[in-house]
Amino acid sequence: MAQTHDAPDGGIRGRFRAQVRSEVKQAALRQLAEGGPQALSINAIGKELGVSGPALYRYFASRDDLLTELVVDAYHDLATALAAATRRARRLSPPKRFRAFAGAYRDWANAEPHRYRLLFTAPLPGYDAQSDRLVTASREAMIVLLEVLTDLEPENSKRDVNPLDDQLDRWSRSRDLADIPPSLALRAIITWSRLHGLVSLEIEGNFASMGLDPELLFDAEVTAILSPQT
Amino acid sequence: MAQTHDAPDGGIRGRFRAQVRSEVKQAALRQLAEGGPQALSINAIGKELGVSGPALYRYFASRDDLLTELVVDAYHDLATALAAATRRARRLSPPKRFRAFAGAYRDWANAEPHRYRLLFTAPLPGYDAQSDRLVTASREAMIVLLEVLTDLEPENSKRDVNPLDDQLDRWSRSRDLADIPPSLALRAIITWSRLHGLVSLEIEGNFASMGLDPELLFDAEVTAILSPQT
DNA sequence: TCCCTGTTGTTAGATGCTCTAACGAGAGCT
DNA sequence: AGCTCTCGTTAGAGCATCTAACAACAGGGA
Repeated sequence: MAQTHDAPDGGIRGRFRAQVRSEVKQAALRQLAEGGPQALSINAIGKELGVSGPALYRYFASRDDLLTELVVDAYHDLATALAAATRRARRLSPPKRFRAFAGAYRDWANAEPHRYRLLFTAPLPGYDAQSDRLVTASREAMIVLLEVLTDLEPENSKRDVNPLDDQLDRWSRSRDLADIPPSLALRAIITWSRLHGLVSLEIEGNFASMGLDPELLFDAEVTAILSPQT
Repeated sequence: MAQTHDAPDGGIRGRFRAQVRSEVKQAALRQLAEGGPQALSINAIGKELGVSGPALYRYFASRDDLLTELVVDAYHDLATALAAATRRARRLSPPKRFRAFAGAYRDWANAEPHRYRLLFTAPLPGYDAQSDRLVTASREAMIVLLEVLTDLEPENSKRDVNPLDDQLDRWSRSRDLADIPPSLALRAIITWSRLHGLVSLEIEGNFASMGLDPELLFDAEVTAILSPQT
């Protein structure tokens, strides 16, 4: 066998392996935070860990492999943050719970903009977003959003059969999101898109350079989302 | 004088200079289209133009300088496309004119996703979005959007004095966008954000990996934008 | 307990990149 | 017609990813 790169076997060997992998990822995140994805250097990580460059290739197949790992972790962390915020607001009214969800989304992106960028931007060369690992990783976050939106409009079964319905239905089924009416799925995707639009512009500094307070803009948009026309 | 890097003086020298700069940028766009920003290599461009690597440093101060140039060009091209589409739809009703605007926005992003990414993502290391050149470059596109929205709701002077109004006012004044009511400015920014949200997710392949037709999602969002609740 | 084997880390090197420096050669401008 | 400025060249420093070959060591079965 040439190299494994994963699969800890529970033994002492595997434990050590997981530990090193974790330390590498932490160092990688530090480097990512200052200087973006292109500042992430295998050599520099090795130096930071007191080890020589090529040693890390025992743990990650390539630089891109390491980045992909970070993406998966980021998805998971984001989903965890969203679930925690939603859970904290579980006694509040559905609109306020949605505000909590949206706020947590924005807060997470602002706290770690480099990781947020990693999620929704494609810094990798032959990066394909339909990779199974990434699809699975993003599922958690979508589930939280769907829950919050379900509470928001319990029985909004507006039935304008458009061609999207079939696609939305197939999508929710393929993700094991049982029993999602197409209208809710559409609402979730549009909501996600709107939150992402504002947040992504904010973390790139577009609003700061306009002299606008991103939080106020965000509040305005969340209010708009909460009071749709139909 | 060490190096100039720009300022063609109209003479033969300057003409040649501009020509070479243009050819370099074209080659850069080709490389950008396949492999993203990190595939853009000064050396490779030189090879493509039948010239040795460091020669290009006579024309661009650095790789980042070249990228910034591409960003400015892209802003201008996008604004031109938006203005052209709007102008083509000038005899249609304001809602249809807005649809034309939004469609042109999406079409441009899909036609050249790498350039769109260049605009709203920060692939550069010490990249600052408040650079004067970029602010100026984005102004054109915003003007077109403001025009379309103005026709859409001629006298929607809803006056809920919120703290954003001051900021929005200062922003429009600082950009020489004379006489923009804050409510319109807010509407423009939110609209931009929504379009960007969908388009950016689309060009990263997020909808394709969901089995959803981006155009239908886009139509749904444009319809929602056209019929606000208030 | 001892040895085999797989894992780990090391250096050397191939290849590519950006960018600087020093040096010719030629064409524009006066 | 000659001065000068600009252009393109090579050489090289420095850093990157990643492969290859080699040394050392510790885990686990005999």
